[in-house]
Amino acid sequence: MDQWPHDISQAAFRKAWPLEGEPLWQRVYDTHRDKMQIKNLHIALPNLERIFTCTFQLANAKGFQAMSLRDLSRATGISMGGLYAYIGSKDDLAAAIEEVLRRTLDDVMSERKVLDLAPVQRLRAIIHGDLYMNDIMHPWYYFCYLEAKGLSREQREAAMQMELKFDARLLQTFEDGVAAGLFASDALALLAANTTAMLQQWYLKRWKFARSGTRVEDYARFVLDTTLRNLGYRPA
Amino acid sequence: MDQWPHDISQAAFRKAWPLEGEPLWQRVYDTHRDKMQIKNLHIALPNLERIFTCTFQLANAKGFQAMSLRDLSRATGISMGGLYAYIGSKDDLAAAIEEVLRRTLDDVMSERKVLDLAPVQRLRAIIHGDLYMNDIMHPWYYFCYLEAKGLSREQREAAMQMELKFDARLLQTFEDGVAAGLFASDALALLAANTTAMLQQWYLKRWKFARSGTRVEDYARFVLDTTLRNLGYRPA
DNA sequence: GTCTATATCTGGATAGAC
DNA sequence: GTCTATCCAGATATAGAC
Repeated sequence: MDQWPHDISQAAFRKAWPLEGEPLWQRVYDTHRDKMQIKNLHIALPNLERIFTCTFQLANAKGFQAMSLRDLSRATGISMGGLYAYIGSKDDLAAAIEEVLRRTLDDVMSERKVLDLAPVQRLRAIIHGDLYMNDIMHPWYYFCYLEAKGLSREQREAAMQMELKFDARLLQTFEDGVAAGLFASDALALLAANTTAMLQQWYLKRWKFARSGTRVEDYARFVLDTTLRNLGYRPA
Repeated sequence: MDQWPHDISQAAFRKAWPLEGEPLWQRVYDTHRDKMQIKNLHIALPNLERIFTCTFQLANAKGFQAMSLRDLSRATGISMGGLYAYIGSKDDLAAAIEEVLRRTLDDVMSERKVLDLAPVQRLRAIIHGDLYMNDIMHPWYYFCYLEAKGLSREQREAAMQMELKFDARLLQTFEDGVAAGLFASDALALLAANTTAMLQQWYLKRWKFARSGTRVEDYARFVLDTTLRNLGYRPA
């Protein structure tokens, strides 16, 4: 099995998963198409970008509920009436954000190339991949975390299932490592939840990392080292 | 120095810090007195309890912004006009919640008896104390975390300072341990932030702990063990 | 496709009776 | 101390001109 080396650089991730610029807004358009009246992509994509970007800024500053569509209209430069050509309703806008992130995350998490790696390398790939995605789509994660209460019951449920699925994927990797005699611990489930929490810190505590000047690669290494240490792993 | 044994049971904590029932509402009354028109304690305390408890329920279900004072009026059984004898405004209610939690947390964190302990015992006391307080005042923490965006700039700043202060207290304990030759690590600050994050999980991911049936004492042990392991501590 | 103007409603807050 | 009735700002959403 030629599982190693596996390129875990941020550059490689960005190349494998285009989650910024036009490909992203195309993705938004695709999942959101039925709610929109605008069919011309050359007009729709830039406006979608303005609408979503400004929503993130405003929701980040005062919360989504407290942000009015008048605020959004002013920030985007699109009139109130104009906005409704792009969204079905205000709630619909929040729902679209959650849906785009969840579908994207689901795609990235299902990547076969990662799932086939040996435990330590797989862990390394999962941690780096998740942090890079966190970093690139930071506003989306942050929004979904803080505004979850405003989403529909189905969407809240789906978000919770997504986190459990992530935990389960880590746990499976840990257990594979235990079976291979690499890891040992009597609290694997709690350790998996802790690794998930460490990763979430990257978008929840961005202010703290900015303060200390920690870069994403540094933090990725810290999370990997810490997780492996907690699993009792000793490099050969 | 008679620093050990130090009682770290939940019962001992509850006895040392009465954070439930009448003492709690008395505390709320004291910090909130100037905004209230009701002076009779026998009437004020039970109504404060109803108002704050229902606010937590409603804010937890749909978010504080989305909760209307009419909702709150219905839930508490107190009329709209009646509510305004207890709060200055809706925003004022949120501010009061943050202020009560922050003052209480500040009291608990400043306890001298804990600060004088040797590093490992101090760490144990900090972790247990914080988790017990998390557990008892769960709705308050959860509210402050998720509704922080709606607070004033000063209050958001104060909440951030509080977290940095908590990190710093952990870091100081770690450094004392390093100086005593007990601990060793090249990422003390990140480890402190991680311990803080682990503790916050107790109120942020309550659904997950409920699912797995993890009790607060079990989790306290896990957090302590994990932190000590990451600090390279080996019991004598 | 985008705008202005407007319908409609909800929510915070207050006045004043009891 | 508590309630009812009411005021009014500001929000979502839509209709229809251009």
